[in-house]
Amino acid sequence: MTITIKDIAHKAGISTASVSRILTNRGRFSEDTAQRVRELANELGYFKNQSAADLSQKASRVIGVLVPITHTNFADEIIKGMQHKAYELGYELLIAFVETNSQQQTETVKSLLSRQLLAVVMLALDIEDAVFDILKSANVTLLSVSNQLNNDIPSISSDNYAMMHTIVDYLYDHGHRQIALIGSSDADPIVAILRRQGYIDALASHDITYNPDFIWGVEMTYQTGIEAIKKFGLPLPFTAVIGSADIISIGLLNGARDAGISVPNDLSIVTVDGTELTQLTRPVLTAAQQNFTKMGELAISNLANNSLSSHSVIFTDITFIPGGTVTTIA
Amino acid sequence: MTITIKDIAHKAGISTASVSRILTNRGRFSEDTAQRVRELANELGYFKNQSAADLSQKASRVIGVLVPITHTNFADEIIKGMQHKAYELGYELLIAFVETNSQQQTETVKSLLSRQLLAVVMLALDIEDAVFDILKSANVTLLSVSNQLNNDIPSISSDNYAMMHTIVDYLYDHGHRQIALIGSSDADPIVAILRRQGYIDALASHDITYNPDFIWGVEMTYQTGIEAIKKFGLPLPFTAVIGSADIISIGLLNGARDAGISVPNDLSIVTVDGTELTQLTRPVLTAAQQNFTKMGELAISNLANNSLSSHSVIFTDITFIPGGTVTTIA
DNA sequence: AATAATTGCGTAAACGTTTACTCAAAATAT
DNA sequence: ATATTTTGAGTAAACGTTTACGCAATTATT
Repeated sequence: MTITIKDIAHKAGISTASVSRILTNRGRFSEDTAQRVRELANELGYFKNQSAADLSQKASRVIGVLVPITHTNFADEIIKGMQHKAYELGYELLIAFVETNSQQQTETVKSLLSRQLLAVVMLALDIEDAVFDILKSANVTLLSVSNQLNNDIPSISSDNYAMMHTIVDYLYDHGHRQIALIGSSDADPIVAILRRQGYIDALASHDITYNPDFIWGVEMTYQTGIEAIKKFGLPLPFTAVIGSADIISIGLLNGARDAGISVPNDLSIVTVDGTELTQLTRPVLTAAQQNFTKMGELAISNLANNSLSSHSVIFTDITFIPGGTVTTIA
Repeated sequence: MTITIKDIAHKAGISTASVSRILTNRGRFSEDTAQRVRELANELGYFKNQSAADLSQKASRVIGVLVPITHTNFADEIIKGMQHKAYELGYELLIAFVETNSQQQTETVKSLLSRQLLAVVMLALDIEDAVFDILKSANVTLLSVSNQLNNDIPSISSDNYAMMHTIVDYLYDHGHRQIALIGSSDADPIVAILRRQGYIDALASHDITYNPDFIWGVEMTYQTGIEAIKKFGLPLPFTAVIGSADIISIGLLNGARDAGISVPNDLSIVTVDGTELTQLTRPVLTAAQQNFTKMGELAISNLANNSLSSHSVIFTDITFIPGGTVTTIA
């Protein structure tokens, strides 16, 4: 009992082709009939059957988005940016949350791909090989946002290497010489490698040889921050620490507090990300803020005008937020 | 150049009907041919065209989910629960983030509806009339999760009325008589009404006449918490306060801190929601924790077996987390 | 007024899958 | 050995939309 263009065509005494042309605003038709058809559509409560449309036109305006279900508090901001631009340009977003569980991940991706997609955007996702193979075999445009991947996949992210220079320089200017980096010790995600290298090179540019012990922690979790403080013990061997994600930095802050370390008097903290979370602590976190919304917008607009070559790397700007967790030392 | 079942049928020397039966595991076929077909499908890199399938079978296994884009930190948990159950039962989730902007909201909902959906689930969403009309005219099953709506729409949520009793009783048992409620003052969302009434009735059951001034704040934001403390000024006219969302409670906590009020010594706080956010503060927040994951699971399983009558109200359990923001007073 | 260009709309095929009917062959029952 | 049931698979229509093509009617050009 659903209303189709056939019903509209019948009532209007014209062909389905005309109705289709009018409703999609393509091809030729008179404004008179158009008026009538649009009214009828409204009156009858017509809803386009997008499946039929997708089937008919081989191309689609649907962009699939893979979001890690592990709580990343910035995914929302990226999605917001994408949604905004997608709406503006007439695209549709099909968002799928994926577990870390590989089995379910492949299922989800397969079902995503069974809609014909314009592209698949991966948010802050370190993709598993199995999943990557599926995506590749489906021959769909891929784009990684807020993360850089090795596999020739175009990406939109912050310049993680340069960002660490900004942070280290800032701390150096405030007198800090012993600086730790928490949450980017692992070899795997490219972002970690870039940040680590940026950190090391920035220190070197100030004639400081980095201390390998000062790079610690793999997971981007609250617990990593908490444990980092415990691990180094009192007195802390450094005067400043960089948390590689807001949630880590909050862990560092609370860990310090629990250990009787005063921030920023006894320990300075700079966080990477700069989401709203940084406003919830006391003192408010000093942050290198990533422009997540912008990333989302760029993702859609670049996909829209098809301007991504397989190796494109697009950087968005970083804003340094002074906050209250860095102090100047002698 | 996409692979269809026609290609597979041709290579296997059988009809598309057989291929379809095998791939969907419906109807009759021999295990021999099935084997061959499945291998071919793999080999050729076949992906089902879900649009064609949807068009052919009028029913679908897609459930639309409307999520408010304003950062609610518990939406993730509900989605996680839904995703989990949906995967288990073979359903697909189509998630759409909606802005508060009504114009875009209707667009988004319309495009959601143009896929044939089994149902639309609204997360913590106070739906606009215009949008509700569209949904109603589309004649699709509706379900509200974590929120109760007036319009005959089935819902899955906590028992917000009873929850306030639990909280008030707890505070009363710890000696508190002057208790404020922040963030549920407005008339609009049913949840606010229920919480307010629960709060008033719970106080009454202890022979306390509630003070209308103690119910304050509409928006579920950090700023509401911050401003609440400012509004009441020092000394605070109450010894305990209930924050109607974690983010409000963190505002209350920081607002108190900024005003030199010690929590819990000078002010006790109980928060509603109990997401991970409560772990990030010092002290850790005392919370009436809602079971969001369960809500999500119930949403899907109830839709799956079609057991929702238009007035069903399903409650999930509440867990009281003692935390560290309530103290006993004389 | 004759010719050319444009406009509005209909016809019919196509998109890829599913499924109600058939029907012959194979298996089982009598 | 015949009758009955079961099995495997093919035929063809259907789902709702889009679009290439064609043609008559209208409008513009000379």
